[in-house]
Amino acid sequence: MPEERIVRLRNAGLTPTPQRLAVLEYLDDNHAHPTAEEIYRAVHSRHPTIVKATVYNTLSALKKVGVIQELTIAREAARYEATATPHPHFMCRVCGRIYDVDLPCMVRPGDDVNGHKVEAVHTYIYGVCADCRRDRVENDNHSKLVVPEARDA
Amino acid sequence: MPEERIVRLRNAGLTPTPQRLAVLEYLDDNHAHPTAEEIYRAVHSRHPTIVKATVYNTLSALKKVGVIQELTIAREAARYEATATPHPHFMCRVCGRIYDVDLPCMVRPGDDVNGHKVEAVHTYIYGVCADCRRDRVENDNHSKLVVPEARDA
DNA sequence: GTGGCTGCAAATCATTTGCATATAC
DNA sequence: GTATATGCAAATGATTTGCAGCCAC
Repeated sequence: MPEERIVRLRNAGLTPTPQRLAVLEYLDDNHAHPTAEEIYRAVHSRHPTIVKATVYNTLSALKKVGVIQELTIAREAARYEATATPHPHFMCRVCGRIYDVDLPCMVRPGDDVNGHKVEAVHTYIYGVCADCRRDRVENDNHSKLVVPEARDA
Repeated sequence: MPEERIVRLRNAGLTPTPQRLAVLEYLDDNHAHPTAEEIYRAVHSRHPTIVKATVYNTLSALKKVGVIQELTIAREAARYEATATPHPHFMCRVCGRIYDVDLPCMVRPGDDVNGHKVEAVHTYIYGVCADCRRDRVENDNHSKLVVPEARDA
């Protein structure tokens, strides 16, 4: 329902341009936490005139009004998701995938921590995801589970 | 005590060069979570031959062996701290300072979340710090506490 | 109409890399 | 002596910006 997205943008004070609607639609449907580059490629394929700077400007505008969120879970590039209930994220150092995880937070917007006023909380968990643990066992189930080269931490 | 740092690097399997010792000493003494640029400037002033690439290589090496940690709390640049007990960080969107905060974590390395193996947890809290809240009240104590331009979230 | 977008090109800025030399042990 | 790290310069890559024309309303 495009109308719903138009309303969402209008309510946020943003002109609902086709480009912004396309980016937002993509994020509504894609829960893999894409980078700006990935968003650009996907949107560009249906909307060939769009340029990367517009994607960046759009992401920045959507973020500012709280319609999407930016994750700094990886140093190389920001990741984006349509705003939902705040939740932690897990990034696999083997395959690089990012998962939403279902865990309560100890702090919430509006709280006070050590006298500081909380407005947002981002929890990033790093490790090896369920799929990659399984693969490792399947490929080599006589040796212990050993950690290979670390991508990051 | 430089000997202690030499031992720390040796135990981690790293050659204790003067450059690495200088970077590590700076991080041991500075708890403001500096960027690579800030570390470079500080170390360069006592060690004028050091070059930024060496600071980056050093930070990367120290991180890989777990002697320091890299924070991705801000998109613009990584921040570093000497490794301590894992703890959440708070970044003030008014002054940009980063504080260590004293809160328990709900997940720890070794845990399992949704089937994923946890190796590290980074919690980043954003808002307005105690100092900046106080300043705002002092400068304008007849109006409500209003949030100005958002730097980020 | 006009102010806010988009497309385009160029700039910025953090971070990385290749390579010859210097250093740690 | 030899493997490893440093210094230097150039490359990379994400993100930003300035600006002229276009689009939404």
